[in-house]
Amino acid sequence: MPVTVKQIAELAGVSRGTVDRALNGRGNVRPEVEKRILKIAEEMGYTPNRAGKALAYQRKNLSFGIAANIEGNEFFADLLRGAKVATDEYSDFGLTLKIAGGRRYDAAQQLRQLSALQAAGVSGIAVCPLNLPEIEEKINSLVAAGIKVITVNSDIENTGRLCYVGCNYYQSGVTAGGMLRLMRPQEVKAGIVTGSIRMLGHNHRMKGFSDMVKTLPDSAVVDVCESLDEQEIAYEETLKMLKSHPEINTLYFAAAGAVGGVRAAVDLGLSDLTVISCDDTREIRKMVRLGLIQATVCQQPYQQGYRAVQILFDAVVNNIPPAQEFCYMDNIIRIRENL
Amino acid sequence: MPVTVKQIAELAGVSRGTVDRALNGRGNVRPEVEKRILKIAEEMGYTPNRAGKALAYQRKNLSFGIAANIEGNEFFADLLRGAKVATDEYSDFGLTLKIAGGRRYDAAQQLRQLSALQAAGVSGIAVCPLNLPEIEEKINSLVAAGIKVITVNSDIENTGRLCYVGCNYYQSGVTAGGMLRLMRPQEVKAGIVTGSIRMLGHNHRMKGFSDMVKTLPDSAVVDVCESLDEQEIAYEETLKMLKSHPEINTLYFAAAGAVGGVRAAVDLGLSDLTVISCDDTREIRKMVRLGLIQATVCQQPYQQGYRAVQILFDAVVNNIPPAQEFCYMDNIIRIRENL
DNA sequence: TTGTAAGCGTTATCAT
DNA sequence: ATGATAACGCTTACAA
Repeated sequence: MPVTVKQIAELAGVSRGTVDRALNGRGNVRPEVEKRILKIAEEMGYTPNRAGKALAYQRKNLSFGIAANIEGNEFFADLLRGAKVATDEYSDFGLTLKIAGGRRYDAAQQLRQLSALQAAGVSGIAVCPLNLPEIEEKINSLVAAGIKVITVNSDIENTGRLCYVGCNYYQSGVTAGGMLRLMRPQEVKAGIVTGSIRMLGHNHRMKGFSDMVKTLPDSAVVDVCESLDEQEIAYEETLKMLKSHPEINTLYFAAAGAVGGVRAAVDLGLSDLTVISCDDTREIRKMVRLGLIQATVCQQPYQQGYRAVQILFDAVVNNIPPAQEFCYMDNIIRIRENL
Repeated sequence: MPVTVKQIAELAGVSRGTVDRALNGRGNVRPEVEKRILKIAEEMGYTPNRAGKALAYQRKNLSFGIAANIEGNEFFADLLRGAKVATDEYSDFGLTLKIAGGRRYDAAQQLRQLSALQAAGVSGIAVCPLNLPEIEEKINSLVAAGIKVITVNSDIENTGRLCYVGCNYYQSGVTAGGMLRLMRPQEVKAGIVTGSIRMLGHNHRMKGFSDMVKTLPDSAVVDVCESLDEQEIAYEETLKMLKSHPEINTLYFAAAGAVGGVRAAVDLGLSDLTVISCDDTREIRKMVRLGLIQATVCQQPYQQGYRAVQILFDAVVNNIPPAQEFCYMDNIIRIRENL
């Protein structure tokens, strides 16, 4: 029952080729003819048939790229799984995924990754960008070259990236604070262990958490320290913080570092401590089961990868831009019972 | 790069038609030829191309049916939305969805719905079954007629249904109990408002919740009452329960009824009451925002509908049975901050 | 500028 | 039992 190019061609009294050119703005169509075709398509509610498109796409070499520091990172492994599943769902278009992943945060490396993807001829890129001017510039040059770019998990401003897919960091922090409201409704003295104060997302989480703590009676965030996403540093810094603030009764981990940080609390023999963390890596799940962490707020990495590929596909193949500029994941609360 | 029927045909020295017959067990192929073809397909890792299949399927009249008491039910409206979105994603196969929905729980009506779907020629049905022998029998007759059937949101035993898609009720109850563990770690005196003690799912939720409460010191479930999913009845029954058990400090709603039940608590002027409910209808969300409900455990109705159609599609079109017999949704905890 | 025809992979029909 | 062929909807190289 749906309308086809063939039907439009008959109604417009032209060939299928002309209709295709008109509908896809490929040029070489007399303006008045084009107008007529577009009008008919509009009126009849034409939408291209996915299968026909897929079959025709097989002769192209459609591929997307993903650039992130994947190696040895449980979070990105999940994100990648999601991206791969979505890619498989488009395998009838011949879509493939090229992965450019390193280990460290390193601007030069990320620039190389992006260049490599471009050289490989990808039509879309999902990147977890470092927030630096040279990356900004690079992304803009990719966009100028006709590549659709989206950011995942971390965003960067002033670029032509189509949208951001990832955590709503502020709400993540507010949600952690909300659990605190229910578990310890007053006299919260919180210590925060963040990843790096140079990471925007971590800061937004802290802001959300602090804003929430401020609403509780007799409560305050008493100190903040950085783990730099290293468990050993987290251990040392948390130990220092807990020692100098014996009034702390709550720990919030706004990034990686809970493994080391909780060990510090255990070594100090602190028992009446409320601990809230982010994400659900294997180590975190283990500590939730042990009761060392009461709740963890998760950002659905699998879904992030999955949605990223879906959005790129719609943009590249169907020419449909993302519905919103910020595609936020649900912040999922996990406790021992629904881990 | 993927293998096609054409390639297999060439390698086997037969025509594409023969390969198709062999691969799909349509008969009329010499056994030795069939064996050879299957072996080649196996070795080369043949998987049918989705787009080709879709195009060919357009000439059939593929449709699925959904039978549930949808009218005026917010939960099923969400489920239906998910089912429709999934159906749209298969629109290139010409897939359509036929909805058979009534308003009341009524065996005769459900039997009529199922017969109507069968008469309409659907190849798959997702049903939210009443747990009755006549429904059991009807489902088995549908399965015998070659229709793939799955249950959603509620299950029924001793049938040829492919799988169940829906809430893990026991874990839902345990999760509600888990929130309680964090919010009120001891001296819990809980009253439960269930829907109907004849509903299996509600009972499993109660069991999960009770099992959890039993692990808390000095705690117990002191009473249970039924709302029959009617807010007015919920109000009356909850009022009665709270009056006769002034020690109750916790309410758990294992089904619909929170709107009426919470009103009863408010009318009695009870303030130090911990309230946990299920699902997130508009009314529930409102009460969570007002602080009248501390947490609600949700079963993702949209996802249930979406997955149901996906599973039916895989079974009917790709002949791939569901991965597990029980496709459980994640039990999502929602509090004011992540609603 | 426009039309024609082939091709993508699978399935169904009709010959043989 | 098997093969040939057309059909599904879209894209594109090439011819007009």
